[in-house]
Amino acid sequence: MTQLKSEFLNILQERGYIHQVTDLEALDKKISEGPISAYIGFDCTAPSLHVGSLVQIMMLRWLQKTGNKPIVLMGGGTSKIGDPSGRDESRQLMTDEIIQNNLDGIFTVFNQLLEFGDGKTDAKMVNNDDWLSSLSYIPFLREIGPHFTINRMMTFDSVKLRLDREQPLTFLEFNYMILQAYDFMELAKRESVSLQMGGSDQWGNIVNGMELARRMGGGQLFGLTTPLMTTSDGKKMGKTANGAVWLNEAQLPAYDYWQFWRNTTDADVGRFLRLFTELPMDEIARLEALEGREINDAKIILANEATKLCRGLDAAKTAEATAKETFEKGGAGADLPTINVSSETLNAGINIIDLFVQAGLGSSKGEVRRLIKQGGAKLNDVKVASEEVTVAAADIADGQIKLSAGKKRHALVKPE
RNA sequence: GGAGAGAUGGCCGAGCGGUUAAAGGCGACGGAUUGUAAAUCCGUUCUCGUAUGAGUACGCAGGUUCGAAUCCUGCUCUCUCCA
Repeated sequence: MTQLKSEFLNILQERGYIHQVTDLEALDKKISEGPISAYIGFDCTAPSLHVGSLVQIMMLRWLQKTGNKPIVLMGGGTSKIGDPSGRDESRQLMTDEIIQNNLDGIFTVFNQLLEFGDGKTDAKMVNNDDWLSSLSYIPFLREIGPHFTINRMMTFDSVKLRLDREQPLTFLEFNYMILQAYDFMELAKRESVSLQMGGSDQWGNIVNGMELARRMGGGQLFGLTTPLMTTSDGKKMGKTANGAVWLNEAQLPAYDYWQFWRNTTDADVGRFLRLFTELPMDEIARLEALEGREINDAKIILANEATKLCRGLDAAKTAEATAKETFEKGGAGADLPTINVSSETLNAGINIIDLFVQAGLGSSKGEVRRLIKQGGAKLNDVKVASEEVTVAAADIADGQIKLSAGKKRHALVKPE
């Protein structure tokens, strides 16, 4: 590996954030000569980002920590188009209201993870809708169009893969990369940005932006991508029992977020500690070396640190305490998913199957029946013997009823 | 504009008049094992019902037939080749 001068790139390199860089040495030189501004673009396709984007966000944190200025580009404009990268099908077009709503949701995460403001190294959020929406078609084509050849565009993975798979690629989506390239150039002008970072699937888009800027006399820009985040068993990272691992509390409670990290595969612990926590490297080396059941300690630290960053210290502590109570003592931690049931209902008695469905431990009655039949359903840690069990006020212990589906999914029922 | 091919359960993919709630795989879930890991093994996998069962389901709308995912007609969408 090349010996780097800048603190920022050194950290990125030793922690494993770098997949590809356009010109590592020149970039290193530039950063070590003085602070730079760098940006990452985020689509507003959902009300929250998920762990897949966390690697990128962590880079912005390091950027800020090392004295540079992070720019968060929200794709308010490009989300009206939809990025075809890595997709077999077109995205559903979204209305302006949905996009705005998503943008607001996503921003809460950045607000948690970065310092925003007007200072030199304060993060800044920009929205490409501000300049893309007002573009006029003909002038835009005349200005930008000559710098792109269809021949070249066809060679980019985002386009090529779709064509190779004989999946349709609309003209609308085909334009996405041009707009993203335009963004890079625009940000270089507006915010003196010199580096764009992103996931490895963004390489083509980033390179396009650099070339456009160069051809239009904008000077040298840089691009850097992170590796595709997969777990060591080859799956795409970021799935839990309930779907994607969202960064927002509203989409995924802190306890589940903590559990996601706690359940990391042994082989991924070191890598994840480097990428998703800010623990010093020697500490990580120590944790990573743990073997057998001891590596569980490293996983707990990983979960604590990751949850702390994203959800705050209190959330991390509560989640840890809940996990400890639930798994180590076999009890019921306070942070478990909870539903409220009226006292009248409980006094009258409620069927066990209905209660499980209400508690979210099964998506249909049939599923809960199966669960009971297979011996995976528990009421206050006692196996539910039959589908006809009725839960009533008498089952309340310590002011609550504990339901379990399998060993890992638990929920609390509280009377109200 | 012309000629072909196709659309099946969360996904991939068989089926091509009845024995098909639809093979097989993946995924997911439960159990065993264990360390809230991985790997492995066993089981489950549309909805409702205690159950005999009923209701939905093979792109959409009709039709033929005792009976259709399977045959016919129209429509929608996609792909390939030709102009």
